[in-house]
Amino acid sequence: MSSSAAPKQTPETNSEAVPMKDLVALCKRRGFVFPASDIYGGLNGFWDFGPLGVELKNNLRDLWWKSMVITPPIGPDGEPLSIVGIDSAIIQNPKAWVASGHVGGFSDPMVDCRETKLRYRADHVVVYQGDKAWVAMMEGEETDDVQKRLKKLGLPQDISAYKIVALPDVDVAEYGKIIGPDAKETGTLTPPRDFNLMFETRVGALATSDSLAYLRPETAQGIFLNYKNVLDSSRVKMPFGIAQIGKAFRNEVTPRNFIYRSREFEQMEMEWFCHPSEAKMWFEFWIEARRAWWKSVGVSDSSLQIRKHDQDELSHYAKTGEGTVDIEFKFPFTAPGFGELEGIAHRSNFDLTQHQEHSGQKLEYLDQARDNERYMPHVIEPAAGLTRGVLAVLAEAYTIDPSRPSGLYMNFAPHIAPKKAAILPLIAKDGMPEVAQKLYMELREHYAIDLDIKQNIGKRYARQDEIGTPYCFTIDNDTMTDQTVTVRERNTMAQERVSLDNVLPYLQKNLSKK
RNA sequence: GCGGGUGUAGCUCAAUGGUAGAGUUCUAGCCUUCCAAGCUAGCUGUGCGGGUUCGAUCCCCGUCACCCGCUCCA
Repeated sequence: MSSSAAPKQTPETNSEAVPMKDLVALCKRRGFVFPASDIYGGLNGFWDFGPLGVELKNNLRDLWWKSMVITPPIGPDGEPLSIVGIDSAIIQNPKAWVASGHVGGFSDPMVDCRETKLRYRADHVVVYQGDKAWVAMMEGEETDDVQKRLKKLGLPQDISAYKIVALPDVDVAEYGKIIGPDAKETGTLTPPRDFNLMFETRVGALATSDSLAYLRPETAQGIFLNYKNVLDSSRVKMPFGIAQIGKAFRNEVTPRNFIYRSREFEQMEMEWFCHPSEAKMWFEFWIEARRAWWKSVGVSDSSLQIRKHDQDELSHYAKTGEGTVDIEFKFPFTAPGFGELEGIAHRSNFDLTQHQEHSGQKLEYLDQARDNERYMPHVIEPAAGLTRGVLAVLAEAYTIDPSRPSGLYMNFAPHIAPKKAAILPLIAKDGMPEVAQKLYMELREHYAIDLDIKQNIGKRYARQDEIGTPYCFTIDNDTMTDQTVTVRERNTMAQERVSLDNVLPYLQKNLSKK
């Protein structure tokens, strides 16, 4: 076991230095994220987005949609890819979740050890049933380690003398004989408890067993369910993608870390359908495309890493083929480690095959470009967390700067900032508010703009720093005579003068920079 | 789910078994010609529920939420 005297990690980059506590406080203070049902004491695993949080989230969402559906990437052949969008219902026929493997496969029975206070997935535990004792071990343990443990417990080390049984196959009445995987005594394991991660609900006013339904645990299935409808209605040809953004629900055992693991969250998923022989090529294509996208919204290279899943952590739909790769972000609570931001999975033809079998509908593709070959397309799925994306962007932007009055500023990339600019009359008289109002009315047709007239200029700059507004335009006495304003850049606090006519072009120029 | 910690104003924090206070924010007004300046006034609070007590924000029990560790995370 690891030593308790492990050295403390020294913060190296900005996202590591951000104390979560301060970020959460800022989010509440300025209206990015509130606890859900705050006035009732909150609800574990649920969060609300405030006025600025929803702007930020919408910006991220819209940029994803644009990069997928409106202006999809250029493919290897130099032609733009073909991707269409859908918006499917959160509740679908429950048979869909049986086919997808979520009913049954999506609950993980857990056992707790009363002695060691440790918890295990029941299906990861095996029991060595000997004459003298039954010893529980983690599945996949090396023979050496098993023998070491048996020796320690004073038991025979000849493994062939034991019958090896998976814990879920052991009768609960016999749990009293078992020594837990890390325990010294027998009978400390609790019976397996079901953790079904899908939220159940009832369709219709009368609750009967027939009316049981589920809130979707992923948006992806809505895409597979509409695969045939999309093919029949929108003239797409292989390869092509279907994209969807929406809420998903998982009854997480332990919601943690602010909005990182919540029970209601938002996903941005795209299912890319292709010929099986091209799956590997597209898998690599999308990893690169998605990494580039995160960079384009202001997530720095040093905060990101690409990590391939080990075989034993692959989900039920990705056991074969290219597997799964995560794009991970260095969150404040994982640093110096990383946490999942997006998963890119090769789902092979698992889902369509399942739905074809369960629904009885033919879902094979007739490919006229491939000499009328019939095949079940393979699927590459870039599935990003929008909610996690917001958190990553917030953490990335949080910048401590003791030299300025606010003590910090939010360094959002200008094009994702919730407010693009603020219009500030230097003082609230001498005709300045009127000029400010006029400029505000003009600019708000194009961008989310703040108009702030109250209090002294320093306080207003400080407030804009805290909400990450990249540009402040200030109307002063000179404006009244020469029709120019100062523009103050958030990160440098540097000012320059631009003419009133040039404010909109200035914003357009700076907001289109990547 | 287990163990530990925390819960007082929007925020940061004080205090007390007997009418809860400061800074800051916020609001209004004055003032103010570029970075939370100054003056005046004002709003807002003991997470929730029970118990002990003449009286509980404080003591006790429960609960909820958040944080840390474990566990989990298709």
